Amino acid sequence: MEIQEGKQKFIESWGKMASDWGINRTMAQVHALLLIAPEPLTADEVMEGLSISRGNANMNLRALMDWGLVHKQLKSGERKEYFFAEKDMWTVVRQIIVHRKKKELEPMLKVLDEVANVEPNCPESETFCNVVKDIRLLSNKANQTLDTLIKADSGWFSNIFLRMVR
Amino acid sequence: MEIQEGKQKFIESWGKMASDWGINRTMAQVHALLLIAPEPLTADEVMEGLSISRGNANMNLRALMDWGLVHKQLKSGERKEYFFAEKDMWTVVRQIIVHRKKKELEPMLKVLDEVANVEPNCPESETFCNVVKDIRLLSNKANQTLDTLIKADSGWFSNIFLRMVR
DNA sequence: TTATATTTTCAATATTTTTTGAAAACAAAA
DNA sequence: TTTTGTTTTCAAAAAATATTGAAAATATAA
Repeated sequence: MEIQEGKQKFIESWGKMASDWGINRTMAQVHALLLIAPEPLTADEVMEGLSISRGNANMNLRALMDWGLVHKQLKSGERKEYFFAEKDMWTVVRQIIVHRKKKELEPMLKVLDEVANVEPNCPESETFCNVVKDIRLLSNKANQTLDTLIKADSGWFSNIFLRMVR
Repeated sequence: MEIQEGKQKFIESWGKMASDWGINRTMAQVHALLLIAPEPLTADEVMEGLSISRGNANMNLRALMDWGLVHKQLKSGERKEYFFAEKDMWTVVRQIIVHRKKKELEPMLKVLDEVANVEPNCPESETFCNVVKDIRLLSNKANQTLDTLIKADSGWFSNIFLRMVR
């Protein structure tokens, strides 16, 4: 495989995987492009590299910065903005966890808490109450675990996995 | 909150959460409806309960059975099919992991392996090679961890989480 | 066998999500 | 100040995804 073909394939797969997980495909492709770029890129280079419009490039670069996966670099004497991706994969994973946890898991927990307040009526709705109880238990455990992961450093990450697969 | 309102809210949130994660919203709502139903439901009851068409109900019930989250029950003397959800939450989580791992993580790993074969040319593309190397390492670890989780029983699940948050 | 109940399929339609591109906003330089 | 290069916005268009509903297929009963 040509190196250029490999890069192309990597960008495509990263985008495909992301869209399977409910993340905008182009956002992931911009991320992939910056991940494998040896130097920071301008918005124009991103547009060119992925054949996307200026608006699209701009929106997805902002979103990536919002997720903490991409940063801006200003070169002195230059007017253009340069963008580069966080290269440490553990930090990438951590940032994704932080973002999705806040935007998705936490609101779900909130709803579950609200819903759990129907418990007084539970004898008449046993199945419902049991399901809510079990999901709350599981989600809270997942939430705690994610908090631990977020706080853990790169070394801890490996350790946690090692402990789990042992 | 009324119990009926609580059920409604639960179905909606379950659907919302799923669609955030790239899973069809209606599929998750059907799942939620069956989860909190004290007895198995017919396709007609699902249609009625969620105000969806017969085709939609049918497709999503099939998908849920394909994921191993819903099962069919035939009542003797009756012609209709009844559907009920797997209620054990750890089994639910396990089935979701099994399904998504097979459909998404494994294909990604395959692509990464292919892409990694450009390594001979790596000195000329250091950044790319490093990124691929790191992602492969991480994905393989995640893959192993998921395999362990899948094999683990309900008790193990709690243990693993407890070990991680300790 | 034929009639009837039920499920499945899938082309057409509707909805949601993403992308475009040009105008507006902004910011540095002249 | 005005000009020029650059980024941001967002309404309209395009693309992707989900849903409908009626016809076809299937299965049970008569």
